[in-house]
Amino acid sequence: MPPLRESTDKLLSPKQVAKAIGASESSLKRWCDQGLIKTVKTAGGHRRIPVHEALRFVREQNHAVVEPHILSMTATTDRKARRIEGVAERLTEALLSNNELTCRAIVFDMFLAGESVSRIFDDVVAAAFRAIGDKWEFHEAEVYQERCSCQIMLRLLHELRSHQVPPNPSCVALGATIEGDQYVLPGTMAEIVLRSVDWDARLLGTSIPFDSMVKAVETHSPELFWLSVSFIEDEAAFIAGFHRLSAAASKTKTAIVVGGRALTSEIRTRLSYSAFCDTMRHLEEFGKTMRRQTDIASQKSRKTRKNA
Amino acid sequence: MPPLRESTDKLLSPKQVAKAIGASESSLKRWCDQGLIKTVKTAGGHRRIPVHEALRFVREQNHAVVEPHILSMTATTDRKARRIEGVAERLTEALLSNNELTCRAIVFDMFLAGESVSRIFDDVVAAAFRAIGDKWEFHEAEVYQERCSCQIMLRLLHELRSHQVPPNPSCVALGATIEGDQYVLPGTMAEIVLRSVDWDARLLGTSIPFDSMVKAVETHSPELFWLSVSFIEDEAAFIAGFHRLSAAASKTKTAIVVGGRALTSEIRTRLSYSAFCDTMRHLEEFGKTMRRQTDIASQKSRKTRKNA
DNA sequence: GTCGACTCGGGTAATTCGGGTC
DNA sequence: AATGTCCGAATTACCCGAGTCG
Repeated sequence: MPPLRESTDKLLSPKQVAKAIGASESSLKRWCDQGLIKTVKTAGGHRRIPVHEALRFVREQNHAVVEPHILSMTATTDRKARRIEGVAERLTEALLSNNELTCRAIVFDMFLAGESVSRIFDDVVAAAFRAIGDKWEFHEAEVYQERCSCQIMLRLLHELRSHQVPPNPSCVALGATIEGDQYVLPGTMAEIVLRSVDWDARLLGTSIPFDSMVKAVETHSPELFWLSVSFIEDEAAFIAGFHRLSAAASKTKTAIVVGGRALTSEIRTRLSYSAFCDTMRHLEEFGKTMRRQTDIASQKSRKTRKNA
Repeated sequence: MPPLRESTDKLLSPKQVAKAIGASESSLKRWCDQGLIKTVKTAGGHRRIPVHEALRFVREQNHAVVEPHILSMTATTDRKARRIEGVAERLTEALLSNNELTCRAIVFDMFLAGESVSRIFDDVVAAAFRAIGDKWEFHEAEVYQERCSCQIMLRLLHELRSHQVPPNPSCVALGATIEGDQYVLPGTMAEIVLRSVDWDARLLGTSIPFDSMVKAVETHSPELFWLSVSFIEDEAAFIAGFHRLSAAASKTKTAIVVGGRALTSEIRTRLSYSAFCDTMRHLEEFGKTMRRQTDIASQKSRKTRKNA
């Protein structure tokens, strides 16, 4: 039985998409028929295109977008804006001046231009927040500005997430930050990165006690569990808690991935995990690789079942 | 409005099914008349579609499902269901079982039915989280479930916010939670409530030191500053900090509004503020009233300027 | 029985289909 | 090879007065 294709995404007609990306209707139909754009069909045989599919096509083909609002995007159609150089600085500036629209344009421009979310996060978002942190240290930025920037970015991340292709529900990843660690952005970015490589990734939340993570792992048996560690209150407690999590994860065959600036190499030597990710790019790579392996494994088990 | 709550057969109206699969009502009627969808008829000749029929149609036609929840829930848009009773319980259940789509259905059905956001927040969202808190106390819910529920709700709140009409930029309200208070939901709900009555409300963030709030007030001179207090670490420090904030606010003629479950009446007697809000409804009322006054004031000043 | 929201049927305008051609 | 335009037939979306539902 074919899986029920569920999403809360809007459906667009070929004409709407054609207008949005500035192409003719027949080109669009051809692309649909070639499979470049996946479509669903009405009972009468008309094509309908989910927004996330249109976005995926634009990103993959590096296609221009003439009218972003049709795809519920705000962006400048200016291609200059898509270059990486200077973007982090512009984002820093826009965040500190509380200019949400500019922030949106910067992030979505890159997204539409086909930049991977991991690259956007590493080279632009993380860079901007590092810059804000530096400014704060030199008393050039206020705490409230940093917090407000986080609010803006979190809203943007949620919006980005809502435009990703709905993940394959068969491959679950759970994530969390440890008790006392309130940094929600890295965890959320990790979630989005994993979703971009077709994991059903869900951030449980911030400041979660290890024992509750253990419960979550036992309950959901995820393929993967990621831990974003931006702040460690009590090192000994952290290491002890991590071992309990590891033990639970090995029972459910859950891979553990860690990352975050609080994980010094010195601490890492005392932990055991499946992978340590310095950057979102690393996480993306690991996620991809592991998905391939689980796919192969599930194919094999299917074959075994057939033979049986 | 349609059907049937107690029947064992879940029957949907053409409108509901149309919305669920993202097609127009007339298309649905046509498909029914063509026999693609079997219908039951009421005495008056209205079409009623059993859920299993809708699902069969979706599968056979490989049609998209835009709003999956409609096909998995009975008559959510039923007038009866719009009543508050039971909704909070259903939301609690949906949150704990990590069923984001159902949560979305509950909140958005009320919103689209014209319910005020303050009512949705007071009677449904807050109630659900109280229930989750109670369950946690009795060890019937895990910490991670509560945190995960917050994640889901925060995404929903952001989506709700993005559907609000852009606020009048002339009337700025800033909000925050105090240092150590990590509860982001109440502050975010307050933001949305104020935006619903045309304030340009912006939550600066959680866990913001009073001195940074003072800076924010001095920099932006907001008409209003709200403080959501769910947790107080150090009472003396809180009261001292609040006085500093008050002093800054009086200089910029900023009204201070406080709320939150940590503000006992005993603590409140030691604070001075423009308003204390028990509920989001109170906040909405206060916001409305104050908007009227500032509108009048700005009219007067415009007149004065004209006369000058 | 009133009432507001919904649905009916049917007509019309706009879109989309597939295919052929430039 | 790829794109844009044109076509008649079919499909879909929008509209409205009268009737139905809860």
